Amino acid sequence: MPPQPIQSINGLLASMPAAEWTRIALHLEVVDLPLGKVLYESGGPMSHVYFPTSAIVSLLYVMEDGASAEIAVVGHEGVVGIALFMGGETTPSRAVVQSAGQSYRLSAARIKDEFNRSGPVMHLLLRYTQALITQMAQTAVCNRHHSLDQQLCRWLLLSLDRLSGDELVMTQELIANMLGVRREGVTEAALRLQRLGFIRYARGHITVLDRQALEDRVCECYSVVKKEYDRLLPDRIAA
Amino acid sequence: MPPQPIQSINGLLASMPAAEWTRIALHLEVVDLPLGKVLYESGGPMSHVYFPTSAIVSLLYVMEDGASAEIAVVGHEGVVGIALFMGGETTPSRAVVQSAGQSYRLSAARIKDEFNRSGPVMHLLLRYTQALITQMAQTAVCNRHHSLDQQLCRWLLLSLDRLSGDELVMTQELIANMLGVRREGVTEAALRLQRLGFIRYARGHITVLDRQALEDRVCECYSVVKKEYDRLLPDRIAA
DNA sequence: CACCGTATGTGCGATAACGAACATACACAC
DNA sequence: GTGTGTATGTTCGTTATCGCACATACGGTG
Repeated sequence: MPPQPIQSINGLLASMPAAEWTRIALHLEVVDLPLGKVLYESGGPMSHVYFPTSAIVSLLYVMEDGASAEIAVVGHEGVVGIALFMGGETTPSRAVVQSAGQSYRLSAARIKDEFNRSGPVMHLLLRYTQALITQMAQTAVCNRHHSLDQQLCRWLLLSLDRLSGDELVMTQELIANMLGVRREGVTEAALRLQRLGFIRYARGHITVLDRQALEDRVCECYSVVKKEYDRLLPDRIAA
Repeated sequence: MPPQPIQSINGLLASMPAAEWTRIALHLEVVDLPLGKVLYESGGPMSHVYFPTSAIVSLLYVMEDGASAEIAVVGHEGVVGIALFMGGETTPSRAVVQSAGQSYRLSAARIKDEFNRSGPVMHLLLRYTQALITQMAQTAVCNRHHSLDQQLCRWLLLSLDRLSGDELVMTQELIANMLGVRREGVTEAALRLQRLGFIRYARGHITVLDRQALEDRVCECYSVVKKEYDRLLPDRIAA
């Protein structure tokens, strides 16, 4: 049976039937993921998959000139390292810890073995992968059509959904790297949100004061992604 | 054994082992896909998967205000309708025929049955899905960082890789819809390419005169995607 | 050949984001 | 308390793209 404390469990692991869970649990390790830790380098080997519990991991692509853009974000609802069970072994993107915390991890061999049993675990992982695909697709759309203000709201809400509290430990510089925009642009957008009283922040700590206001301001991209996660992963621990 | 004429076969079907191919071939239908035909509506039912041979299909998201953006493009190297075997049954994106042509199709029930045998067909489809994911991710990156000129080059090259000749039947208006930009912007970018002698076009027909020049001009996004398709689908019919 | 619909070309002011330089201000170490 | 490094705020000229209006030009139909 899955362990109890809501904050310390991962939604995918929690959705596994008892038989699968007991089999898998034997091989799970708990690891601390410090801010900035690179779990996989672009095109590099992937030794484990990670099932975050309190950590958040960004998948991002780093261009030849050093500029970067976030592709998707993974928290306690998902798993980092889908290329291992999809069969590609690696991906062109990098996985970086965006918010420090803990995670379970499972060796590449174990996850492949579990996936190849073609049972409920495989189907769960595939449904999660489809949700992740939707997030990536919507990131592309949002990058094309929406303002920095709206993208910041989307990013804050997606991050908030993957955390326990209402505070993010994150500098504007890092947010700018994720969104692929200038730091000054983030400063200006964040200032607007702060003046409106929706958030409060100081030196790398952002507190969301009025989540509803952010939801009113965000583009449709956020809810498209959220609904798709809810639809595809109905059994997960509430985000 | 897979049929012969290179142009009329789909790379995924061609990569299937003989036993799988003979089983599947019985149920394949050939369909004509006219320009603009909508294979799936956002969130709508998906009755078949499509394995294009000479047609190209765009996956795009249409926003509430009617603006749109292409997420990915599928031609004779792939399959349209991955949500059927991934387990989601539907997706928030729309599938539209971008270039008229032919395609095989297989009913939803058949593809699920085949996938659930957990054999080589499943692994092939999953590797393809990972390549598609890379295309989506790179679309997000390109939308964020690259100029309209570069994106047009990327789009032309990706389309060219999925066609037999060097001519695209496509108005600038439609390209603008795919890229999620203004038609005038496409006109200006296309003019520049024409003045340089790289392409020639008139009223909905674009001929690529110097493919190498486009490759020299395109951003890295194109080759990242191309390499990933080549890596993950090595057995496919040459593009 | 004249007509008309569609495709493409052009000009213009508006805007969002950029790149760079610099100002402030907080947190922590000494 | 002072100093230092980092985070945030501000300014300004530049640029790509937008939104709109309108001009041109091709091609099929009558």
